[in-house]
Amino acid sequence: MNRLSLANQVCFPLYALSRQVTAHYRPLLEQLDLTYPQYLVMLFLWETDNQSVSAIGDRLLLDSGTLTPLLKRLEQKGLVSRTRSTIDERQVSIQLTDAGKVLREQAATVPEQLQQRLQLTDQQAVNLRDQLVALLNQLTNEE
Amino acid sequence: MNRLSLANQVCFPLYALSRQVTAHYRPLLEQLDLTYPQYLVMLFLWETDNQSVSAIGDRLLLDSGTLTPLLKRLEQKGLVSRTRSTIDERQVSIQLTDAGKVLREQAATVPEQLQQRLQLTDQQAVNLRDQLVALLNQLTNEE
DNA sequence: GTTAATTAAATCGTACACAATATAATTGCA
DNA sequence: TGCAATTATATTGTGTACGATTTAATTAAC
Repeated sequence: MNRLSLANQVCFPLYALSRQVTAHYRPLLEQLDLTYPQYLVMLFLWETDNQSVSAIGDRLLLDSGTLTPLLKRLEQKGLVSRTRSTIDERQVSIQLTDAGKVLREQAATVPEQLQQRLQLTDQQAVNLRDQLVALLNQLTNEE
Repeated sequence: MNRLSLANQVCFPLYALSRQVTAHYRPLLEQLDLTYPQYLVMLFLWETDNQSVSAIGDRLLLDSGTLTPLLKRLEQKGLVSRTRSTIDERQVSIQLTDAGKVLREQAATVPEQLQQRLQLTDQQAVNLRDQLVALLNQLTNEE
């Protein structure tokens, strides 16, 4: 077996599938005026509002170089506010605005719309997710 | 179950894992002076040299907006040459240079080094790959 | 055989990613 | 207390991604 063959890589289908899934989100998220990474930040904030930039980064595995400009764009859209924490002025606290909270309702149907587009059964989706999460945990917890 | 919860998404672990795997490639590819997408293009060319930009794009699911600048960087590194096809002057033919062919030998150990870093058995790697490929085919062949 | 439609790359603009560095605030310790 | 190390975010530079448009070449229809 040729290990350098594109067909024999794990990395390539992972990379390509990730982009294809993002592409399937695009038309759905366009209606919310969100990009896919912005949507992930909103998902996190809808769960746990009032987080620091680094707390968001820890969860999404993104650094300030990515998040700072992204959060500024969400701020410009009026979905979040960014305020320096008074307890620790190094931290910037990200909070949902009313508009940001309202958007959650518009986003409520996105997951099932996507699952339909991907043609996955609940069981398939859960299986794949668990496998990916396990591998992800393995990679991020090892050091 | 809350379908908008980050933990219940398939998309997020897919996106995060893809970036984490790329991060694990980075130190290995640094020694070849390649980025991860550049490495994928080289993998394709090592298999089938002398391809048009769109043929590369069809395989990697990337468009000319991504590939044109990437290929120009590979050209600057002396790994490929870009020449207008004489048969059809709309096409640009990408060919490995001698240096590009030689690089293949240096890259030969990358796949197993990566598999070690990911701590995957052969069986796990093959299983995951097949699952991802199946889903990828489903998404790209449906239209 | 000319023109309209199509195709292949390139270009432009916006938005990530991420390494490296800078800046400012906080903590820890001698 | 005073200052060195650490921490949190911001900034800069490079390299993807990708939609939209442009340009040039080819094909198709008449």
